[in-house]
Amino acid sequence: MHPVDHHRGAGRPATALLNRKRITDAAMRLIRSKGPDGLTMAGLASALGVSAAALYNHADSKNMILRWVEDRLMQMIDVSAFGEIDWRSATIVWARNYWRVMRDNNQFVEAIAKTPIGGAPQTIAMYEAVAAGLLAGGWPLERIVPAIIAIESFIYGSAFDAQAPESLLDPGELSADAPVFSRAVGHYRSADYNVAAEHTFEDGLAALLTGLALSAGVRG
Amino acid sequence: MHPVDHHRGAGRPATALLNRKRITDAAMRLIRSKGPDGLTMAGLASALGVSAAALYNHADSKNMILRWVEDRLMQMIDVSAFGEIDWRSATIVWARNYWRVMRDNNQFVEAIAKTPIGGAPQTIAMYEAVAAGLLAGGWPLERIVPAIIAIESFIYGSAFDAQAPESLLDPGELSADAPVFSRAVGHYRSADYNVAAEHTFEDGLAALLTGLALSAGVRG
DNA sequence: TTGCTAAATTAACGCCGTTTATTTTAGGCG
DNA sequence: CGCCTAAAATAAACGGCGTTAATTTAGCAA
Repeated sequence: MHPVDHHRGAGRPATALLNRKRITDAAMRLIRSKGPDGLTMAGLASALGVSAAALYNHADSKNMILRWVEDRLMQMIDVSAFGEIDWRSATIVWARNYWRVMRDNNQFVEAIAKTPIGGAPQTIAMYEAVAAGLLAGGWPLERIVPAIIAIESFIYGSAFDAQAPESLLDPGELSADAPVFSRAVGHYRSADYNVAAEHTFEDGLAALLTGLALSAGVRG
Repeated sequence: MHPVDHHRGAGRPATALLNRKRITDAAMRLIRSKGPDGLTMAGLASALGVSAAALYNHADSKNMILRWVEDRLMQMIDVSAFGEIDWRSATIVWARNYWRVMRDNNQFVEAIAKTPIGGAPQTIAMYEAVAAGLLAGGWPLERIVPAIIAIESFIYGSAFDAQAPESLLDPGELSADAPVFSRAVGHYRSADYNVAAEHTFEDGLAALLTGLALSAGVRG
């Protein structure tokens, strides 16, 4: 009986079409399928069967939606190790989880990295858990934030590169100007990245923690 | 005698107004003064006293211009130590230079990070120098790329640590849900980090190199 | 001299995030 | 029950962005 079925005129519908969950879900689906730049307000709206302006009844901006996505990701990172084991082991467990989430969701990371930082609830909750764990482990307050920043940046850098090898370099182009490096890239490519990348990450993380603890005067 | 002085009509001028150097210089000046998002084709053109379309006679895209900027940065990183001293000392000198360039030019790094990666010539040249240095130092080929990745991730991580993200968080909002973290942020804001950050970097780098060399079976 | 190419202008295009105005509905209150 | 306000949608537009097309002018080679 409904005339053309699809075309809804102006005006509030009987039951709401949008909410935060639906928007976040659709945004993540879009990023997954179309890549980091695949999320546009128009595209998101059409995926939700809605006009773009309707989104602004629920989110102040695209950045806010990206923060919802960020929050979903952060929720996946397990911080339960803090408070159960010593700070160094707990930090390693946390960082490893963090890194895996980033590695497995690199499209999201790229999308989020382009937006100004905002403290979404789950993100802050994670920071709080880490900060409390470090404090309990004997870290001085003023060294906690720099340490977290350094670890986080290292995680992002490693996660990014863990997925980068394909885009790394076109061996044909550079073999003339960079013979050694192009051979090294060739060897790296033929190995098993997932294993190699995880090794690289673990080694680097251990080294970073040692350095940070040293300069903070903490032992562990 | 020139009528209004400023207004040049259409047509090729007697002497060219643009070249790669001028464009890159102006782009870097713009990013420095207006931040990572301050570089627009229109703004760049007007800074050069030229129409936006004129830029496309010299660069295929904005991304290409950003790669020129990246190349300038990479050019600033001194790799001459490789081949002069042992691999470990040379790597430390190189990484320290790299880190300082990143720390002192953070706007550029942010701007570049938002663009798809492209292997700019100087970037590749730097990798080649490092790879050759490590190979000469006894590193096995297949361990070179992972080592560079780990070191680079560490450099980026430490460089981000060094510069204070002033926008980090609004302490008022989060003190309820994140008491420890908000106190840590407060302490972080009020300290002197340039010195501490450099210490963190040097200590961490030394530890990282030891860890990498160990797992690669190299001595140094 | 003629023609080709390079380097500039002017004008436009399409996409993006966002805003404003309008319409319709739901829900609370007398 | 009727009214009013707030909420949730549409429609239409805006300004800014990167980029392209068409045109104009200058230098240079045959």
